Amino acid sequence: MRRDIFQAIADPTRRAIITLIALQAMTPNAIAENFNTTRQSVSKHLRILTECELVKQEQQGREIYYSLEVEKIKEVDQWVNQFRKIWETRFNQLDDVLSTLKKG
Amino acid sequence: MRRDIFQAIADPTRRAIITLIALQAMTPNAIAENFNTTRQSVSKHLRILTECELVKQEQQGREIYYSLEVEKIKEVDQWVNQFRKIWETRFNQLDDVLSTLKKG
DNA sequence: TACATTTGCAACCATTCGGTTTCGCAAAGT
DNA sequence: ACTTTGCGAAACCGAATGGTTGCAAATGTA
Repeated sequence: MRRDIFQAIADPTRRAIITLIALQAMTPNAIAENFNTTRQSVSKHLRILTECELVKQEQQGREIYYSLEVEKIKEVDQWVNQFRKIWETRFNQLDDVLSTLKKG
Repeated sequence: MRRDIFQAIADPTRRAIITLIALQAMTPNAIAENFNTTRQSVSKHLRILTECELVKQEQQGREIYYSLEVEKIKEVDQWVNQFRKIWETRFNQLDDVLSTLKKG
């Protein structure tokens, strides 16, 4: 069962979880309270997020705090980057057209 | 059947298609030749990509050329952006630690 | 010790997904 | 007129997905 980050962020609940724990670590119960679903369901999502290293866990007594491995999201950024060049080039071309119109 | 861009880019074949047609429009047959799959399968992927407006089509005779709507990828960039702030902040904090060590 | 809380995990289920096969239609070639 | 080519859509299939339920393990508390 190969997990990759793109599959992980495909699910809207998982994206919401990521946003939720981006700033502070939270327990599965606390996370589940923010959604219209069960703790077990959240637990499954956390497992997937952990498998692809988007999330790390820290045990404290009987509670487990989950937090975001924010650096991992850079992988998505890098993928987007190859297209950024394209849309910036097109913008520059538009810019050229506009300045040509201005001069003409 | 609600399509969103995150679900669209979750599939590796679809990401490959996106990269393939990023620079030049291609027909389904031409795209399929680049993969280990059938034209019909590619056609299904193209349908999904079109549904969420990642791809546009242009009919030329009996051929249909598909090309990337590169601006749409900005939506992913915007999602990543909320986390970019976090990892840049952490980098600055690390920077502070390093400069403090240097001074000390 | 006895009991409650927090959690992960396995089993199960309905739905969705990705792929193949088949079909029908329209455009182009002979 | 007939065949070939390029295409989308529908039917079908095995696998994966997301969710629920039930249970066991570990920790904290009376």
